[in-house]
Amino acid sequence: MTNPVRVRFAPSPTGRPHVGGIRTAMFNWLMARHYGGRFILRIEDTDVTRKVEGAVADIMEGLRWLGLDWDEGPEAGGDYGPYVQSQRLTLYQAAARRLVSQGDAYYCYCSPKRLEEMRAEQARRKQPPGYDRHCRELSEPERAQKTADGIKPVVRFKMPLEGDITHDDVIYGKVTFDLSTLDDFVLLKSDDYPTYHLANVVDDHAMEISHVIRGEEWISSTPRHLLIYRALGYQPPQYVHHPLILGPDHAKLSKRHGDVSILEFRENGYLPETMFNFIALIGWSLDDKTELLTRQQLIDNFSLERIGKTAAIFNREKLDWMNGVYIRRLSPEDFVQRSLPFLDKGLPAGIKRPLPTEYVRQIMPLIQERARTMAEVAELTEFFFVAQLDYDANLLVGKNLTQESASQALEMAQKRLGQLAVFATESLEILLRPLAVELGLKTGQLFGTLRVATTGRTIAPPLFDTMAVLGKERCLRRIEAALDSLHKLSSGNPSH
RNA sequence: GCCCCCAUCGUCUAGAGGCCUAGGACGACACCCUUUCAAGGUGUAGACAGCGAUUCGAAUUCGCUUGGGGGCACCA
Repeated sequence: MTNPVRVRFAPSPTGRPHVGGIRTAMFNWLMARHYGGRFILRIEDTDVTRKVEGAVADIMEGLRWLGLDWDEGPEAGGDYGPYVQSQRLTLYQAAARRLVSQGDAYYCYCSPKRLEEMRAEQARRKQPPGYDRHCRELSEPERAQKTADGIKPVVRFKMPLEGDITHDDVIYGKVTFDLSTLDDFVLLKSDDYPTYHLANVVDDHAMEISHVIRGEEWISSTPRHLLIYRALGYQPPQYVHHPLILGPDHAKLSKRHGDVSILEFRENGYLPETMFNFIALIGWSLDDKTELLTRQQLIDNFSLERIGKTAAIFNREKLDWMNGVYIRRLSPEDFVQRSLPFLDKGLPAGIKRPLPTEYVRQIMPLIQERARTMAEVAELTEFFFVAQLDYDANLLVGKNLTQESASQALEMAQKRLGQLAVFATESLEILLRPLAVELGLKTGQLFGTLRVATTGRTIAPPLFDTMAVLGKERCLRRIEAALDSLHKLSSGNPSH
């Protein structure tokens, strides 16, 4: 590798950045970082009609969240700017003019209506769709007439009528296309904006891009790009097409598959380190066992050769598992800090804000190994914060218990707990375990009833830890409330 | 319809002719641990799409078939 590595991520600002595009960015970024090259961000905003307000900001936000910093591009600058295609229009227009004057391109005056009818006819006759070259050999007077009529032409590439073209893809190997199957595609639209094909070639050359790493969906456009390079007399870059990410239905992953934007994963409580690791592993692997890799390990070990050829389905179950792993690996304090915004957002509005950080610090270790996403922390800890528990009193009456025995157990517990001086995990255990024996209950029965009484749930963190954090006063109050609802239950429903 | 690409457990993958009676991970199931849930531990089920060819020997090479995906816009 003699030339410096210069790679780019070139999204078009048409919406929020989705994981497919982000993976492309990641491969490019890893390539640059591994070889000490440059990672360039270029905005391909050549479709005025599809431009979405705020999309560029979202894309940059997504990249930054994952730590995919760019060496050149918007806000970073660089010697090859501007890095926004709508600010480089004259370059593309000059290239298009040059191709026309060389005889490699021509003006086309066909109306959208005519093209549409042409395609409909081709479809009807089961012919391959494609421009019929109606304007390819227009004479000078004919063109003058069209121009006089006020028709704004497009510029089309004059595709060779025969021969073939091959490119040696780093991942897929040699790929050959028969030129007779390709049509005269548009280079410059009638609004004087370039199409992707033209802009991409002009810019990759101007920015001295060494490797074009992009999705497999671009393979069939590659011959067009190669032909433009050839016509312009430029040296093409190395092409690296990577396989696609598929949805559960095996179709190319898209918004139809639900929350697929990297920013949505952030909102849904996935850690950036999880996403970085997980996405890198779609279509790329280190070996037969390593799955958990840090960003630095990924940089150190990344290579194009280890990108596979087969499309991969985005496996959300595995993502959840991996996120759980990364959550458990967080230091307790880090977990608290990252939880705070999710608690703030997810806890009921009635709970006073700001949340008491010290109390949160006591709570979070109890659920850290139970959370699979950060978005779950609110649900998992809600009972620690609410003033009043709301649950079905029948839950207090566990297996092989009656309302009487449950009440008795709670009364005894209430009495003993009231006398307990130190309300801590160990002292609670020392007090409560013998109590079960004394009551003639299995520990699970007593603890189960107490769990519901103190948390309102049958599923919660370990009881003694939970009670210790809740504190004596709150626990006693909740047990009192549980006894109340138990009594109401028996008076209202004597059958039990 | 035409062109291109791909093909190992349900999913992500390892595998670049003998190391493969195909390894790992997620998920599933079972058991253990256990006050619930997790986490953790142990184990089980589970794949080389099919057919030919090459070879002493094919998951690995070649061909065909089948299946899947992508592309065929004045979108990227």
